[in-house]
Amino acid sequence: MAQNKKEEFKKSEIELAEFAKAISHPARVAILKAIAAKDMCICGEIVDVLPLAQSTVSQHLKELMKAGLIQGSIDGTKSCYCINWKTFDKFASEFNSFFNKAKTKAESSRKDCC
Amino acid sequence: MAQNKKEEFKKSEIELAEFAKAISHPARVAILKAIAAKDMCICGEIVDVLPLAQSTVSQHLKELMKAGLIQGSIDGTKSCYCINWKTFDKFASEFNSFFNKAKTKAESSRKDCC
DNA sequence: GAAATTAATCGTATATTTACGATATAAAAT
DNA sequence: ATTTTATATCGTAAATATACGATTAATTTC
Repeated sequence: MAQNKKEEFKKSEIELAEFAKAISHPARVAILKAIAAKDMCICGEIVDVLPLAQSTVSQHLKELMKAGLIQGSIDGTKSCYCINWKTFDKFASEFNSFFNKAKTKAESSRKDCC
Repeated sequence: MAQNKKEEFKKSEIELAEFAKAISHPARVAILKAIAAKDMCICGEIVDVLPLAQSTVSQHLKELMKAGLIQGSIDGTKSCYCINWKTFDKFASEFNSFFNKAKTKAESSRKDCC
């Protein structure tokens, strides 16, 4: 049981879900906000503003990296992150087109059933 | 360990994360798509188009209900779902304002560090 | 070169999610 | 009234996510 069925869905559905998953934890939303606020890469400063242990923050950063939402570079002993606007934009527009498509489709045949 | 720290974040961060979580599984994206495509409430038809057991689909529908993204009504033995555009819109605009705010803030002080 | 700093990774405990079959419930059809 | 149909709920197994402390690795600073 609990076998993974995720791969049986459409690519676009999987991608949208993965993007959503990347921002489905308040810590990761907060991290993105913090990085965007200073724009340029902050590093251990993120740990200071979050109510989480350093190792936990590192784990969340790794997930954001995996999703391609942030980029990192090493500067001495410090690590430096910034938003990857390319994928950020890509997902934002995919997200919007999903919503808008759904909405216009629905509006053309609205039946107010529920 | 693994105690829940989610409540220690800002309300807006928690809400955005919860919304993202609701659509963080391809099955739920597919369900929303399916409902929106016909606009009006379909029901067991959703089970037919998904590669999941009836009970699993029911569980995903319950989550979308909990998040307020869909509404349901009972019609005989059948169950009928449709998109709740009110919360749908609310979240879409919250999502966009998050992205846009982040982006304009960043652009004003871009340093291209990574 | 030793000590301190910074951040990633490892190991691990716990919590949550995902998935299913079985069962329950309730209306419709026979 | 019984059977069928449609869907929700329960119980449960397995997978994943979350969180932390301890450790490692790599630079700086002393």
